[in-house]
Amino acid sequence: MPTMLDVARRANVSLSTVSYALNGTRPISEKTRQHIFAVMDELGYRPNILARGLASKRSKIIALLFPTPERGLGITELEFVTSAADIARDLGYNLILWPSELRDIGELRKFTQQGLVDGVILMEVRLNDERVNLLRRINFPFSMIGRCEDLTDISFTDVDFEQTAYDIVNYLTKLGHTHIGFLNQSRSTYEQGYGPAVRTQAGFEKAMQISGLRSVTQFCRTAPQAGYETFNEMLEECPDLTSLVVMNERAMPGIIQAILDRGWRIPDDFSLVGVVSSAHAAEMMRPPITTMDVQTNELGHLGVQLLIEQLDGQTKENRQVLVPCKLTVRGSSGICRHAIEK
Amino acid sequence: MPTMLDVARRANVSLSTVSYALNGTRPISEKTRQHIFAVMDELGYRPNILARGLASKRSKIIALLFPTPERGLGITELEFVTSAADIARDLGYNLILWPSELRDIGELRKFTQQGLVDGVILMEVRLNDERVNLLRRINFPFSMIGRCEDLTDISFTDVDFEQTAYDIVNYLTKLGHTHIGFLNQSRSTYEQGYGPAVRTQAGFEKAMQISGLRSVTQFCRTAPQAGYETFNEMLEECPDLTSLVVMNERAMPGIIQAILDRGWRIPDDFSLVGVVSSAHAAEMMRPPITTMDVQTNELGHLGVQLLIEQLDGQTKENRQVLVPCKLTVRGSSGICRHAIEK
DNA sequence: ACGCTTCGACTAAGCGCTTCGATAATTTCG
DNA sequence: CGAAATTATCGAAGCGCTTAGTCGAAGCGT
Repeated sequence: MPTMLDVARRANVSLSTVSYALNGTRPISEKTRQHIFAVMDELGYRPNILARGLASKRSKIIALLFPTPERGLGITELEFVTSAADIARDLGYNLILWPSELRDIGELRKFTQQGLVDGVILMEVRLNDERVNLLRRINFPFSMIGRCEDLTDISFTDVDFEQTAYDIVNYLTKLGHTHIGFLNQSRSTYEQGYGPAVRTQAGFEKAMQISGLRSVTQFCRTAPQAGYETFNEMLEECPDLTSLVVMNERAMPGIIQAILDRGWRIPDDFSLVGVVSSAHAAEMMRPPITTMDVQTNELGHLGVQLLIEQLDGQTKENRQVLVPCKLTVRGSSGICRHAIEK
Repeated sequence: MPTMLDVARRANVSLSTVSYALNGTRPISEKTRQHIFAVMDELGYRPNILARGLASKRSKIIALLFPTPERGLGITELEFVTSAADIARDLGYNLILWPSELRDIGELRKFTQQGLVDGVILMEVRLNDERVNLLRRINFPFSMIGRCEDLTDISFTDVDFEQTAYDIVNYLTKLGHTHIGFLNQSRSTYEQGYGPAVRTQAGFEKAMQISGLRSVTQFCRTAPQAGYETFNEMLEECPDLTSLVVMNERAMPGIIQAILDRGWRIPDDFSLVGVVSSAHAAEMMRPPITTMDVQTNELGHLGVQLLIEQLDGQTKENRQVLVPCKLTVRGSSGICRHAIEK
């Protein structure tokens, strides 16, 4: 494998000239630059990333910290990962995947001090996240997909849960629904301060209140059977429900079953919509579920971009970007039958 | 950030002694070793990975090459990725995710020559895969999850499709089924030589033949609607079918719909099983689908292990490990009604 | 007490690159 | 036309670590 020195000798220039030509750190006359590049690919030269990293203290490697959430990994997570890896590569960075338990701060500290990565991206951020505290304290560059409580001086991107909740309530009320339920994730997830669960519910309640409607919400474990049971509980509590906003993908099959078991049809008798979910799962259901899809690619890209902006940019400013979910109407939502009957 | 030299000075030993103590490359007396380690964590020393990599020519980084398949990424792929990252970390390696188009061999060559990674793991291997040819030619360490045609001198792990097909046919015939269909992935996937599609079908046909049964197979695009249509075509072709082996997760909802639309019940009137699929999707269906699950964790682990064996092991021998899918009976399969009627 | 091996630790030469200070070559201008 | 101001290029000192090659000090038998 040829080194920079080989290139330099063959091109009759000094080692440093080759380096400057390669990185544009200092001006090099067009002529010698051309010549150097010609020699480079004549020799099939490839800069050694490790050496560059060691000398420059910038490895051009970033890591995606990626805890295994209680809920299990879904397509959404996968899409974050792939879109992040994609964009990182396009921006000249390598992406390391670092599976990390949330609690194990020691591991994280160790990892950041090895000089391998220039910065990290956090996923599955808790409202009060130890990792954030650590990274802040040791002043290590990072960005987040998701957000914690104290957001000063942090770059992050996240789903705009409030807007999403508002949009979906708006969509359903336009269809004539006035009794709308909200089925959240599990109580324990909520109580651990898992942002999406907390914020979407808050957003929903607020949106309902603005519309002058009473909101019915319920927690539900992430399993089909739990969906079945929780749905029936909700209908007992509020028999007038004509629609349900679900932010619990895994519970969906059970919910559908519960509706059908009552002899109701979807969407004629009952409307079902998913929020903060993935198109993929929605299309696997019968009927396909109307959803507010997470813009995973956009979030993945932003997560990486925001980090790299800090790393490469001279400006030390940080950005915070919220991305609302996008409504995709499929077969599970329609005009409220009560509205028609009138 | 303290360096090795800092440790050496503070411990009153030479730089190299610290290095030897750390890697065990040469014997160091227990006493000084202890002392050195004490000093290390007094100082909070962390070896710099880049420097180690540069000097030793072993970065302890491996990459997972991870093309975006036509079928789209599924939970299965995600589980490969996460289990690979997990085990790599446990074995002292870092895992880089490298999204690579299959065709772009130039990118791969470039990537391998940057000295960043010690070896790569290939996923989604084609029967005749350019990447394999390249890596072989430049003699770059790699292992595969999946397999190509020429397997000499290659370490790989893969699903044991033949065994899986045999097992599922065995399971269904034990339940009394004699007319069993096989619904494959798309024709184009098959014709591109996508291993799972080719081998499972071959295995199925062979297993059926051994049982003295006629096999009915059909390709199907990976979409619910296609599943609906293809199922009906198959029943037209062979109205006696009482069971179907499906290796096309995305088509499943359509298939279920088609069965229900005939007024049939699952599994009383018709048995449905998935092969080479994930538990996750199966449990999202109503009824939950009996499947032969891919042992994703095991495959992910093996992929990494096989590579690291080559890297760390003195022995240059390579291993080839097939892992059969595991049968999980859920609600979609049962005794053949014709068998009962008799 | 002598040479012999063994063990533990040291010195020094890189690994392939970046980067700073300095020199050489070129242009600018009074 | 020579001094000052610009370039373009060079030389060399690292970055933090690994890894020969060495050498002193024990430990051994005779």
